[in-house]
Amino acid sequence: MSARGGSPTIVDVAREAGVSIKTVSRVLNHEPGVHESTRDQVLKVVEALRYRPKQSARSLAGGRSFLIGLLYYDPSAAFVGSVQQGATVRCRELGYHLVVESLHNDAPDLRQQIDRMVMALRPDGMILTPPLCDNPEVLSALRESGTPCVLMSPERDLRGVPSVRMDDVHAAEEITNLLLSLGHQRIAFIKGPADQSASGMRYQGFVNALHAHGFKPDPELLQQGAFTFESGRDAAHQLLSRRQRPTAVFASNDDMALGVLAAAQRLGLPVPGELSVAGFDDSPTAALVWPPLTTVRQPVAEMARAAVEMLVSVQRPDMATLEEHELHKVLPHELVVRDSTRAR
Amino acid sequence: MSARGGSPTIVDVAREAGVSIKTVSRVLNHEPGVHESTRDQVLKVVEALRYRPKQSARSLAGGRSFLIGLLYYDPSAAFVGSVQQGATVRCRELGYHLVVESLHNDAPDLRQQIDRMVMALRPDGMILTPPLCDNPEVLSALRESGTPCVLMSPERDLRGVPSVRMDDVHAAEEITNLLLSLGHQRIAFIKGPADQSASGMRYQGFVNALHAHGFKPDPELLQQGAFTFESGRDAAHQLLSRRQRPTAVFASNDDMALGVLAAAQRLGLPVPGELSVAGFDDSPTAALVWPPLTTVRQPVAEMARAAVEMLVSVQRPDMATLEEHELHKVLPHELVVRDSTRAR
DNA sequence: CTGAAAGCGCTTACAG
DNA sequence: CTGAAAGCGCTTACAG
Repeated sequence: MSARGGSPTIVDVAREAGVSIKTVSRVLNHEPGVHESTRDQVLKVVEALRYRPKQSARSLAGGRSFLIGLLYYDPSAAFVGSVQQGATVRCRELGYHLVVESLHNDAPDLRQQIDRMVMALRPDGMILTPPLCDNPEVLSALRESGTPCVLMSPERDLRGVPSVRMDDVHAAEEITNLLLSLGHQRIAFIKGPADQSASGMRYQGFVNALHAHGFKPDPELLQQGAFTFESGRDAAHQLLSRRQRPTAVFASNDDMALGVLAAAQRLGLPVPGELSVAGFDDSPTAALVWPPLTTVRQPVAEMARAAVEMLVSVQRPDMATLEEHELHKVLPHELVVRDSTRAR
Repeated sequence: MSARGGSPTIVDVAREAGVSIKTVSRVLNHEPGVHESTRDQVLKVVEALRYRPKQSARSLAGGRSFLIGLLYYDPSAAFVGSVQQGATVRCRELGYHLVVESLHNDAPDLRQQIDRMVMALRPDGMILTPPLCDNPEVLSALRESGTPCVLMSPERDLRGVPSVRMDDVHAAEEITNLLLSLGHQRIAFIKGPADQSASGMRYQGFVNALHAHGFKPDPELLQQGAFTFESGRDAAHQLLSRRQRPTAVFASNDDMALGVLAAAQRLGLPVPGELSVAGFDDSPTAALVWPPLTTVRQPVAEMARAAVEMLVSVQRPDMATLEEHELHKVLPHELVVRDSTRAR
């Protein structure tokens, strides 16, 4: 099949199809202006020879690597896993591949690590997950290298830098509204760590909903957490040993909500009988614990798909410049009502 | 810095250093036979120009892509996450990059998907995680393409195909020995699904330990599980409602052990007071639940590092042929004794 | 210890 | 609608 016995090249296809390599290239890249019969003939030979263009040659000649990078910090975070899943699938559909790199957010040679990856691989785009997407050093290194980026749920949107997110504020409002509509009035809130933007947004949503219903947040019912199981458990211990207990706890992520569940159970406080608990994230375990957790599903895989699409579309000259409002996507979330919440 | 204003190329470095590009190439690839002063001079210019060789050019000319592929099925599995973490880190240290691809084990176009990736990217090696590493279609596609593979914890070792694993049998023996040494005699075992090799090996270890102590497995105390939380919970419900309850449960993975914990707590059976529970995997949540779970830590990240190393060393002509016994690595595990087990 | 030449397999202008 | 030429930035033989 191939001249030298290795895998077939574009030259083999061209010879076999009786056309020039340029025409083969045109067909493979879906360029317009190829006669249909020519196209069919080329595709037939491509199929017969099982020819696939070699990425390194395309990349060297064309300046596109068909590689998209995914930079993350905490590999065990469910968020990262879902991003990766959504991104690989969409990449495959679009003929791209995903290169992953795990970076310490505070590594001394962070910039160097990024430079090495970018210079070596020349990825066509980069997806950044928190907290890396909020790290000025990461962003400037990438900007200088001219690598298009999409930020996943960044702390704040940057002018000219594409981002994808969900509406944390609104989702937290919905959860709070649910609890209020179930008749809860003493609703405790466990906040996330100050250095994560989601913390503030979710709290904001909580407060908004209370205000809309004529309530105001009770400082007694506010606890600081750290988005971890333990911090949720500890916060719940505080809240549930008050003289006047809350009837519901809104933990601003699932890990903390699971901690609340554990604390309630240790205190012999039935959920949802005596206490309603709501989380945020719809983590894999949220559906598995007892009782299954009412929470909010983040559309993470969809966000990742959207990120890949933005990166790929940016490659096309005609799409190179998106308007500022097209740059920042907000994807719809979903309230997941399970058994951990009940009318009081 | 560069002739044409883009990023510097090997030509720029050669000109600046007053040598040929071949010499620059030699220095960069750590080839022997370069005068030290020449080497230093080249490295100085490389540093000054911040030159990094372009992977696509190296790949096209040299036939090595410096890419290693990671193929996995279930992205949410903690195992995959740890493999990926270990692999990316080791790849970076060795100048490689990790490309990930998620595949359905029973996808109709599985072979095509693999072909596409291999033909396009020409990865220098591939890491396969269960169950893909036991899928004949995957293995034959990869063999035909000539891509070196390392199997992570495959069902069985294949002649000539490198693999990395831990000793499941022995680890299960150790857990069982621990329970026996704590005075437990009625030890229940929850098996994993038949289609996963770890299931059989862990059960084997359990049986071995019993036999060594003069016991034999009681069919009443054996339950079939599926390595999921729910299956563990259901199995435990069965076991714990028997007229004669077990005093200890060895769930052959952590997810099932967590299910056992949940069941015990719902039945009001204190752990470890009335029931000892042991798992297997040391999953992230194992340490977070109450009580923290006694389990076995799989050296997954280390296994992944070893896999990358085997793949990279195979690139070197002098290392191309490993002996059969060097092909199959078994890495040491670690017994993690926490609070879910107690003397009866 | 060092270098000049050829070539890897594509795409990009440029013609026609 | 199609093609011949040049070139992307490296490494591989091959010389010396």
